[in-house]
Amino acid sequence: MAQQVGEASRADARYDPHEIERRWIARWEESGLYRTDLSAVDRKYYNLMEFPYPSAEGLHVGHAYTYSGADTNGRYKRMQGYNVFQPMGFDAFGIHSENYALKVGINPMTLTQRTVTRYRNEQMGRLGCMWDWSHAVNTSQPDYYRWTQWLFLQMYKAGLAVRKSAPVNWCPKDLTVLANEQVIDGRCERCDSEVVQREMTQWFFRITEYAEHLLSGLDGLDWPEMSKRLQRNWIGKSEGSQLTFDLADGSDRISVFTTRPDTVYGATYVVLAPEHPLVEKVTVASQSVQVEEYRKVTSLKKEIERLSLDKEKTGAFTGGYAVNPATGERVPIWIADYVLLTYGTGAIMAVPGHDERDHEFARKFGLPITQVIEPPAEFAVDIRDEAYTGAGTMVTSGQFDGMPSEEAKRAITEKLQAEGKGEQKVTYRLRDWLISRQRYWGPPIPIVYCPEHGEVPVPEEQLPVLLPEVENFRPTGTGKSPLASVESFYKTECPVCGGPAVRETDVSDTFLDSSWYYLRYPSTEYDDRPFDAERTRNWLPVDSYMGGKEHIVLHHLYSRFVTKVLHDLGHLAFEEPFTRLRLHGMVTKDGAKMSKSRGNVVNPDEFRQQYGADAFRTYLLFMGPYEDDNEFSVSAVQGVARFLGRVYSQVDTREEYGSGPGADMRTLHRTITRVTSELDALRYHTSIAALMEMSNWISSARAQMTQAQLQSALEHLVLMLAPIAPYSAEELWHRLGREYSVHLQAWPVADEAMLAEAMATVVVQVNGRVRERLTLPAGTSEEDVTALARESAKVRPYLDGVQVRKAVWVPDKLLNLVVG
RNA sequence: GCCGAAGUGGUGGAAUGGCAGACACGAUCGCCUCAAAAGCGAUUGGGGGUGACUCCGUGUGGGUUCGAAUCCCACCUUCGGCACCA
Repeated sequence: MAQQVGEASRADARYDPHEIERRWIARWEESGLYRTDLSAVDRKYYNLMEFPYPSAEGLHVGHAYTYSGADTNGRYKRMQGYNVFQPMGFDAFGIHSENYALKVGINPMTLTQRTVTRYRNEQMGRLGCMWDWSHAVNTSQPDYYRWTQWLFLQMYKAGLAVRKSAPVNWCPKDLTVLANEQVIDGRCERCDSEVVQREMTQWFFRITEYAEHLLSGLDGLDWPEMSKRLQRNWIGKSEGSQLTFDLADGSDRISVFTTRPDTVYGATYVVLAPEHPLVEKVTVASQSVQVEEYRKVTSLKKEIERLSLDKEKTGAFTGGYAVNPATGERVPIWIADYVLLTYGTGAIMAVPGHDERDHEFARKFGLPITQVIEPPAEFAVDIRDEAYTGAGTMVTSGQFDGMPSEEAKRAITEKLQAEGKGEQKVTYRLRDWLISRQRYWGPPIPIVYCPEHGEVPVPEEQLPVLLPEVENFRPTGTGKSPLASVESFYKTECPVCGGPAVRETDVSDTFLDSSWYYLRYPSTEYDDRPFDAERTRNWLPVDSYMGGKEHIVLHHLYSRFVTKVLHDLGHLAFEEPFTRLRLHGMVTKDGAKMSKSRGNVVNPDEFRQQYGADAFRTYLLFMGPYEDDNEFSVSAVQGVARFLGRVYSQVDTREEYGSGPGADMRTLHRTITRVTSELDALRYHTSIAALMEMSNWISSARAQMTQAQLQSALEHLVLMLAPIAPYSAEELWHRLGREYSVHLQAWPVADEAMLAEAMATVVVQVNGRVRERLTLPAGTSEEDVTALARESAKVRPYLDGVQVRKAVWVPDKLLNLVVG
């Protein structure tokens, strides 16, 4: 090879990304480069990322962002010698896909298949991600949802799937009920409609049974602190006491939950939630009209109105009385909507002297206010004007007078416990997971109702209960799924007696489909079990999961719950599905989340087509810290496109090396160290910056480099680029004359000896202000640096006539002379 | 109200106790071109000075330290979560 390849080749250096992508996609496919050998279990790395749901909009920039980062991580781990399994699939059941089908008027069975194909071939297949499609899942296919139904049956057998009547959230637009987690500020998570409360009989998963496990399991996880805090918040553990107030006539008792048992002597009335089952019993005839009226008004309120804080307290007196278990006094029983049926026991003891809400209510309705806690002098308040909610000394509390209130919490509970009227109690904010949906596009809940045998689970060997293809899949709004009018579906036989019976016609929540999909991926070839025991033992739990913050109290919480249950039932050896979780930020445009209504949606395909997949990926990762929200800038994409173009040009002109004795190659080794630690921390933007600096360094140092040095520098640059820009790296590796494939190469390791700097820049400060920079051989002593500093014309004026009191010395970095 | 994160050039961001603004975008000027695009090169926090230089500067005010964007306290602003949760 001679050196005559000159400037002409630079002009040709522009590359055609599409031609290159096409070529390498074919080669990768044909050589099975991304098919993981799941039987090789040494150094396994399960690299999971959230799978998309097929919808009208197609793949958006957020997906491309998630996948670029997660794929870069997978490729990097692979080059480090891990056997990386990186599957992908489709969350194809659910309201999104169904609403899309309703909009275009095509049956979701047909439409979803079409959409999935488009996603996979036209969009996802071109991003350059190393997905192992041979293990793809599609949650809407019978071979998948058969096992979603199986999961339901395991829950059922364990007593964790129950049918019960409860106040539930109903979305008037999507015409279905929703889980608590799917209601955001009183609105439907999907369509933003205001949710209303309805009393309905529905299937629930008893996630509340696992509240404590879900809470304590968080401690050992390598998850962002923020996500743990959100889950803890959501679970909402609250420690206190449950106390009993007998009805005055002794006919029944009211349980109340309180975190302030120390204030029980000040409980001057009791409040029941309007829907509380004892309301009818305690209401006297003369009050029944008012009570009924109040209950009616409450039931018509929307969730959002009940949640708003600044409205005035309302309520009604039942005419009934209970007995304060501490004082023995008769106290009136009221109902009010500031007490929620679904939290605690649905009833409270009201202590207006020491609770702001009770205080407000008592003032409005003229109920007595008693002080039972004496605040420390500096917090003294007039209890008639304002509740005192802090700690203090017990007063007007019988034998407990004089005791610090914190101590009295336990003492009073113990005393009442001895009398059978109290106990320590932990309450959680978490509610049971409502999984019924009155929609069509989901897995039918595998239950049969028999007049003789009642509720009967479908035997496992009869699964799947197939979702029938129907003409009219429109949601009905009647509180029943469209399947309720499909006779051929719901008419069946009782599995126990063979007599005529009907099927459950609701389908299950989409979040149930996705709560276990990571268990399915490694075992897709087994059609007789949801997940193979050995495969699961070898490949799970997931080593790295990349996802969005919006799923913390939805998908991530549900997945943890399902995993814990399957563990307790003996199906899994581990209790937590995702060892390491990382949350990517959101891609914004004009400072806001992209949405059709704002009209600020960036189409990923356009950018990919214009600049190529590599430039698109590299730009997404270069925008800013991966875990932060980042603003998409149309013009900034060109910056990385230029960078990649320069690397092509550098490779194509590699015959133009220097003739001198060789260059200082330390920059290469420093870059390896830098990029390695940045990629470990998912700091893609700074790794790319380091590669840009290295490329700039090659440009300026190549005139000094030998041929071998230039070749080595370029090869290392391409190797480190491989996880980020996979097509270009493959092409450049090929142009550098190296053998297929760059993605099978080992990640470079820096030569320790080359990391030590020959020269160091020592900053000389006088009183903390920089006065001089000295470039000296590394390891120059403090004495020598001090002598040089004193001689410096820039430093000397500041030392004239003053005493150096102190010198701070940081070797090879800094000398600070403190004078005066 | 409670809990948490963040505030740095015209813009995205870098630096997590030691040279503030790496790397980019944008802008200005230049080279190349008949011209443009692309590409390449230079300059680019603010004030002052012909200049070597110098002063100011990381939301605001205080503190710790030889030294603070970084640590501590208070406040302001923005964002996120929880909230009539007893």
